[in-house]
Amino acid sequence: MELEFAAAQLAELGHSTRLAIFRLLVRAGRSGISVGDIQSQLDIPGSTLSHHLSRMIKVGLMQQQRDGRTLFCCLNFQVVESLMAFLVAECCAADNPAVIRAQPECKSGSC
Amino acid sequence: MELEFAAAQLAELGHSTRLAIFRLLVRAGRSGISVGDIQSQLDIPGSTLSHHLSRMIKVGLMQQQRDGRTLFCCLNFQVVESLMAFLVAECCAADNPAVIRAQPECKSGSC
DNA sequence: ACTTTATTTCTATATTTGTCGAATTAATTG
DNA sequence: CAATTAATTCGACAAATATAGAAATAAAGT
Repeated sequence: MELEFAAAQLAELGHSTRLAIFRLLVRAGRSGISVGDIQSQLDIPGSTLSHHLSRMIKVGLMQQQRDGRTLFCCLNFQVVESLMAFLVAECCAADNPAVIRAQPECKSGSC
Repeated sequence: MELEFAAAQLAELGHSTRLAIFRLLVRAGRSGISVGDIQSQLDIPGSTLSHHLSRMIKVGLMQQQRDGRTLFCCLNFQVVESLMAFLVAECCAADNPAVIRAQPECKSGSC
């Protein structure tokens, strides 16, 4: 079931607007960034942004914390790290049968 | 425009069936794995599998090479590596303002 | 209380996606 | 060349997604 979870999180990153949000969140660090700041940086309607944020929250990638009128968005760094760890461990680990290395070409017999 | 490209690739990984395919491809290494082998391991209809494969090919994650009657699928390792590099460089690089480290909790002021 | 600012929820709509049976194409074998 | 095996393309449909205006909620300032 962990694969399903990872897939759900990757799907959220797999949208240009949300990946842009993700990037802003990473750069904002643990102090977070307000919804308004994200909106002004990405220049999209609030309702659209809200929709994307709620999706990212739903899969645990980030969370929100209100401070007065403004809502701060903060990446769940440990969740992101788990996702990266999954990709590396399940898929790209150096001790896996097939290590991902830059390979100019597959061997002639196959690809 | 690189973000759009990365998002498109992540979107393809963001589906449980395709992530399972991706995992098989990584483990198959550069010798690849046949469509039939993928199908029998995942136990899904051929047309469904074919649909997912074509999507992954479309964004450059993998390619196919025919050998007689069987088609071998091979991950484009350099493409995958580029994607990982993008995630690390643009989003999670250790020299970025915010490094991704396992953080038990955000500081009290925000999240 | 009213207004402003910040953001969400509601609602509608267009588009994309996922699924899979049936028909088709490709290659090998008898 | 008919039959078999391998895989794709076609076609149809249900479900999920993306977008965004309008209305609602939340908090603060006047």
